[in-house]
Amino acid sequence: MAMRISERTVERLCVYRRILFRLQREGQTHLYSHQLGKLARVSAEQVRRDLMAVGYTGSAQRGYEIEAILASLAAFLDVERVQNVALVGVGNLGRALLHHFKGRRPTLRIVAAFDADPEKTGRVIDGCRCHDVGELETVLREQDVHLAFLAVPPEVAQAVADRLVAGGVRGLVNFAAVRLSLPAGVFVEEMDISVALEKVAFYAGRGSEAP
Amino acid sequence: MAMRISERTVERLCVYRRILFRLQREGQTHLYSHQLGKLARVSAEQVRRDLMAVGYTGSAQRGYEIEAILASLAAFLDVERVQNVALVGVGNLGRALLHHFKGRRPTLRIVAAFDADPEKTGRVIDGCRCHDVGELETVLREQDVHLAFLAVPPEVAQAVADRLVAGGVRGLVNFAAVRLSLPAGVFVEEMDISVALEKVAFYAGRGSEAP
DNA sequence: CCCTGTGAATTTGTTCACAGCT
DNA sequence: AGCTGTGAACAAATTCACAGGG
Repeated sequence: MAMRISERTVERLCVYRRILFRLQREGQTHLYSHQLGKLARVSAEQVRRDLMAVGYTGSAQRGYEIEAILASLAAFLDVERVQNVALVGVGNLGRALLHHFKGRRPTLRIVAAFDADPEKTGRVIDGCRCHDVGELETVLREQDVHLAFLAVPPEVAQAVADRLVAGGVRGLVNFAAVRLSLPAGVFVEEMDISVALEKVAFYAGRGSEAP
Repeated sequence: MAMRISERTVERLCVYRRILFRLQREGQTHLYSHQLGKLARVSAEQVRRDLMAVGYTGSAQRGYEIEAILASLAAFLDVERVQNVALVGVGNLGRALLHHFKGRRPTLRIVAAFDADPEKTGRVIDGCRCHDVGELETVLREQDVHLAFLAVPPEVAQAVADRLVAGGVRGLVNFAAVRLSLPAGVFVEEMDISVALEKVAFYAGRGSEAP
């Protein structure tokens, strides 16, 4: 599976997958590219290109078979393999993440949380043990963790990120308001809430921009 | 100020602004494009193009003057005008947002929260009054709110979003795992945590992709 | 028909390369 | 020398437009 695939495409594929799951639960079995496009807010051509990328082919008369796309997507996105996730920073946001991932999405689950506050360490929150951040590398190794959520204050984000990488983390979602500097090969997804709001504020003013 | 400006550029400008603020607090007065680029994880050419877009011009010998860029950025991003923000959904994530924006960034502040749970309504959390979601439109009008965070369960996200728009909201940050369908002219920024993690999981596997 | 798959064209975004300045 | 500003080249992403098929 060496095909070059863009970040945007991967995002859309994840969105499609979620939509198709829902439709499947609701009993639907087939749909057309333009229908999926409408639900994902994407053009029909885009949907077709994206599905081409995962190697799935629909039929012209019945469109796409939901079960079959889901299978292709699962194979392509490698969703079967269970991947353990760590969370660093059990503040409000960290707890929101724990709560959000509790139970569901069994193949991506938060198996360990970390915080520096002794008030929090030792406890179990939403089914997840909270360790002292000092044990970071050890626990990551023990639990075979290679992914992480970083939800710590910006001042310590870089230091914690370095330790995550030292502990074997290969990809992380960064909520801290800092651009991290990490070795190539470590994938960082920025989730910058302040920037998101500023961006919305910027575009919300000006009438009808479709930027 | 009719110049077309891309979403990516606006994001980067917000990041620059934050970095420059920090440098300014630390007493630095000038920097070069490649320095800012390093801090923002962006190429020097990109920085220069972006700053060109806001109409700021540096000098070749001293580089950019931090105070002056900040002034240009403030003018361009329209940061002086105070804009009130609403929050719908006072769960874990909602509280994280309230906490995050408490006090700081005085020009973008959460002035009203909403929830359906009577346990939460009527209380003041992190300095923000929590109203019953039934009063949504009224309070938005009263408080002159045109921006919002949407942090409600996916099943109700579309309905709430429609009401936000009816109440005068022109832009929102959506944390719910649904693609919203809103009239043109309303700007939506998707903050999809599950997709972010799935994306990271996808790329974290494959060694050194720079996608 | 109305679908899918896909070359070709287009638009958008980024980097290269260098002129001009001090 | 080393910087900025920017045309030109390049790369990426998206849309157009249409062939092919039941």
